[in-house]
Amino acid sequence: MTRKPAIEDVALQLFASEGFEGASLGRIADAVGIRKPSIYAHFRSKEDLFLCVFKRTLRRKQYMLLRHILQDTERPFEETLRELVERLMDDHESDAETRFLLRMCYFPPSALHDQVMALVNPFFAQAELGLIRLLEQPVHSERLRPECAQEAALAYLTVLDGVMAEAIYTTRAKAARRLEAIWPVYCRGVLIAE
Amino acid sequence: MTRKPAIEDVALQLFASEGFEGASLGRIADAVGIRKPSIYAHFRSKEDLFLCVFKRTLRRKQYMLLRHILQDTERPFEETLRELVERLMDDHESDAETRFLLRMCYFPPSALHDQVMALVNPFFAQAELGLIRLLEQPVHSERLRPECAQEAALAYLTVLDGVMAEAIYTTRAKAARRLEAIWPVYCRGVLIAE
DNA sequence: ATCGAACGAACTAACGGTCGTTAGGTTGTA
DNA sequence: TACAACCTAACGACCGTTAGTTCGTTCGAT
Repeated sequence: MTRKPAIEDVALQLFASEGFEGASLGRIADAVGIRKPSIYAHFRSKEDLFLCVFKRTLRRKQYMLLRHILQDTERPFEETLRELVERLMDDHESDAETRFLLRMCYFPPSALHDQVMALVNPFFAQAELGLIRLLEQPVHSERLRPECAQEAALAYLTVLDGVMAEAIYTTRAKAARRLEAIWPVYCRGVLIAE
Repeated sequence: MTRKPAIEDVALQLFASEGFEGASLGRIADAVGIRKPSIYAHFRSKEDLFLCVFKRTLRRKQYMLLRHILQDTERPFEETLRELVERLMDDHESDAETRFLLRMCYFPPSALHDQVMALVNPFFAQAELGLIRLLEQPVHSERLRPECAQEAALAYLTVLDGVMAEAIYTTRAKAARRLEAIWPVYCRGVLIAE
């Protein structure tokens, strides 16, 4: 019965709340209930542990994102997109995985900056492409202002990050206020006026 | 000839690029050109050094922000607000102060979380109030959709953070793309249709 | 003569990491 | 069925390094 998954889970939590440099292997081991050298039975180094956790998290989130976006393409896209923001706000509050991912995308450990960005860039590119694919569906693009699918996708990502920013530095409740304020603005801005 | 300002400047830069835990007093001292114990002639501890730098930065940014927002209230507010985003993108690229402030608002050193937030919250509240005060000027509010100054202010802050998010994790150029995409959306969303 | 900035030396604690060993389960062979 | 061989997770002890911090002293300007 290996403690490997437990190590990854605990590392994720501590990396999310203390950062890479702030989370020591000793405290990770303590929280798992093992001794520090035992970690090296499963990971070659602290950096290796970090990258394993990071890749796993990226994989899961990518799957979740694309599934959410492309799962019901008939539904009005505003509903799908707004629900996605709300879901990410919930996730940010309840699971450390989202907090970890956001933190490390913003401020990766500086020694691993290039490696992390080489993973993150395709992730963001995929998300943007998925959004554009959704908005270019005829059902939706005929409701959008002309030639505007890519702009609407970019604008949405901006809204998403802006709301999540508030979730990071204050609370879910205040982030929800931001969403209430900007969502009608976003919709009026990208939809054809009736 | 005291090295105190130099220490603060270097600490700012290293805190901005490596984080609080990632920046050591030894490397700060090296970059200043002094020895590590000399820092203690000016600051009681690493945390004290951090808080001094943080307060100074907050003070300066607050002054800059309010000045920018309320300096020419006759000018169309879209111009003022868009220029502010562009200015912050420039600052983020060129001066470490903006990078430091953003990083530490998002992810303060966990031991100092409460102290930092007690400083940051009034800062954000002031910024929001300044924006509302601008938008409630009759010249502007008559062009806004009715009863919408506060929403327009909140939405603007969301846009701002969303654009800055891209500046943080990629580049100024990609952040500018976001601004291009969202700015017409924002304006259409808050202004009365003509 | 005084005062503060800066220093060398040194402290304790903690860091990431290595090594040789142990305990428990699985497998190979007879 | 028996038992040795093997594997692997976990461990205690410990390595060299660096962290933040303290202390007593020096040095230059007032």
